[in-house]
Amino acid sequence: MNLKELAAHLGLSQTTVSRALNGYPEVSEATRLRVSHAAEQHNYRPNTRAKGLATGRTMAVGHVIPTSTRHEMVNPIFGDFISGAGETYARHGFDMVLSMVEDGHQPRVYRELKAKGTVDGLIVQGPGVSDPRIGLLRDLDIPFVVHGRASEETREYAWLDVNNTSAFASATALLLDLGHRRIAFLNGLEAMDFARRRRAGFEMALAQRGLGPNPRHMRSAEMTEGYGYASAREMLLGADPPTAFLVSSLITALGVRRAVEEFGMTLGRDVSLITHDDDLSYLRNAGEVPYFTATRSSVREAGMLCAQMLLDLIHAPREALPTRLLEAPLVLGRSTGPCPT
Amino acid sequence: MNLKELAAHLGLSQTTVSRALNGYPEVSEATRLRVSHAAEQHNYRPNTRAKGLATGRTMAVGHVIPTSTRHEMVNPIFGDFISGAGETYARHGFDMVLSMVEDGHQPRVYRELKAKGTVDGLIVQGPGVSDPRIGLLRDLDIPFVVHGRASEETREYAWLDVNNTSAFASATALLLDLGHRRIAFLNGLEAMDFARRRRAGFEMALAQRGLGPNPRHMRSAEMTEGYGYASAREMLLGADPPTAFLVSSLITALGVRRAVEEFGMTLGRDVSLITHDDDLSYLRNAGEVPYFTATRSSVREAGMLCAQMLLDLIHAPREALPTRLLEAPLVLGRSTGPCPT
DNA sequence: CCCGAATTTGAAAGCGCTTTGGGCTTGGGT
DNA sequence: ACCCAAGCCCAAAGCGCTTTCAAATTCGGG
Repeated sequence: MNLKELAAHLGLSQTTVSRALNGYPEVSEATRLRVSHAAEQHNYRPNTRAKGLATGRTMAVGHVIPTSTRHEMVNPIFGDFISGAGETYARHGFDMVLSMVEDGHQPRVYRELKAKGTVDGLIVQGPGVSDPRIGLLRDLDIPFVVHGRASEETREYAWLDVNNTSAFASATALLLDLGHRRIAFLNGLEAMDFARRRRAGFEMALAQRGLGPNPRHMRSAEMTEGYGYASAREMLLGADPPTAFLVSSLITALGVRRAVEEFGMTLGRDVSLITHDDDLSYLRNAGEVPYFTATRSSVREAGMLCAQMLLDLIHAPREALPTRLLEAPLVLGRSTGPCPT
Repeated sequence: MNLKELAAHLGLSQTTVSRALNGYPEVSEATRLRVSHAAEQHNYRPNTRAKGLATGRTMAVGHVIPTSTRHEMVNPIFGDFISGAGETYARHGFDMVLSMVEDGHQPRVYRELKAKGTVDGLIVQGPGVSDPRIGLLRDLDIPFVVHGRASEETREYAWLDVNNTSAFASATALLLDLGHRRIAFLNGLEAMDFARRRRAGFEMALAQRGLGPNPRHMRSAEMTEGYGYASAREMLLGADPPTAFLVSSLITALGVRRAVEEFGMTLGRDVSLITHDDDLSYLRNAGEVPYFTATRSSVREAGMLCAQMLLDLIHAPREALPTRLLEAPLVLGRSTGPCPT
């Protein structure tokens, strides 16, 4: 059933039917009712493409997901973030189109998305310290919101980020307060902006007490379980083993726990651990007293907020681009305790 | 830059330019070269919506992701599956549109997708034992492929599934061979078809040795880490504690491991465990000798295969709907050993 | 040289919708 | 009784593309 048929069926013009359905004032309440009733009954939905063509709006936003062929790693964050964003889009009648793109081809894909006119706006995920995508999208003149920031980007852009620096600084401070001095730091890939900031927070907190990091106890890699396991194992076997771990991801923390327990030690007693917790739906670190002490920030909520920012931007493009910094509070769990003497 | 402009710029008609770019034979090689060169240079891309309107093809496929508001759980499978599928779509120039939909509203969304003409085909995820979506989509007459099966569905449909029954039967057989008799089974939600089949495999293997399951040692729930932890803890504290666990998800297995080690026991020695392993990119159970003994099947690959099936179906609708059953081989890890006496 | 076939190109219709610019009725004011 | 504004409604153009049908050009053979 399309507009023409529906109009014919009602003995009205397409114009009137269209207006009635889109809430224009120049149509009598009586016919509006009649029309919307018939539309309902015939399950009429305007064709998206036609509507888009006519209005210039696509009612769709794009997410470009980088896939590194090297390790075929999908960011575990991905699912929850998308789910949060998607919910918001759905509520506003927007579609979400996803493109999986190999790392190097991102610019091409962005250009195509613009040229083909598939979307009204974009979300940029996982920005690096310096990220060419941001400049490109500004030049393409298409609304976009960045989840995270790119420290070295000088031009303005809309973003939403977690205060990684302060979160990791307070986590570090807590460990120091507990008497830990040999703190290992298992970071994410430091080409990623968030990882760089976390490191800054860690080092800042140490510096405040006149301490410096031990390079042997600092790692940076993709945040898998195996990475946590292998690193912890190695460090615990080495000289001056760390008494505490600061970890960038709950998944990696699970690996650390595995190593720790394999050595017959107990987390929170023999070794302390603080991790960042993205509050992933399938990996809850919950309970009145959660298992891991953690800096927590829901990535699902971040998705919802990013989506909302983007929709606002699409509806009312403005000069001052919105930005938002979320705090990641420290929640106390059972994985931290005083440094054993 | 649009067709009209490009045509004007070349001093040709839109017709000719369109033909040249789409590889129609009735255009001289000389002008075809001239056209494609100019298109390249001006970075021309045909507008998707316009093209779609004209051809009736959208070059997009939809994934409808159920989100249960009850627990806001996103299936951890999701990311890898999407990533596999998305890669295939990208290679064929298809877009992927995602809809996050609350459990109850699925039929409405499918209807809308059809009526609005947003997609050429659909993937159905996580089918239940009896799933109304399948009948609906058949009635709507839109190409679709189901990831998994719906046992109680009698009509034909295209699907790709893992042989869950045989996988869990052989896992159970292995545990029995190792001497285990008290085997706990932590299954997924048994409204899901895959869970029902796994259970069937488990019970079948037991029955073959004249054994029956112990209801106290069988659980069914959403496959979180906490579920594994709590269940294992409870069972290990109870009477006749299990000596082995058969688990439906690696994440849940991690929870079981936590409980086991909390009791000072060692996996593979004091307690055995076999889990299903979806080979998730961020949770690899790899190595020459993987940590967990597991039935393994890459869900990322499943995504790629489903996508390919769907594209084939879109390009050449056929009467005989394709189906495909993947085996999930048992890989031996360090989490299994003979039953302690 | 001329003619019909083959080769190339174009004009225009149409995909399903929105929206501009009128047109036709009413009804109230004078 | 007449006029004008308000209230409703419609025909048609246009969004950017494909595709049908027809026209223009080229070319080989008689």
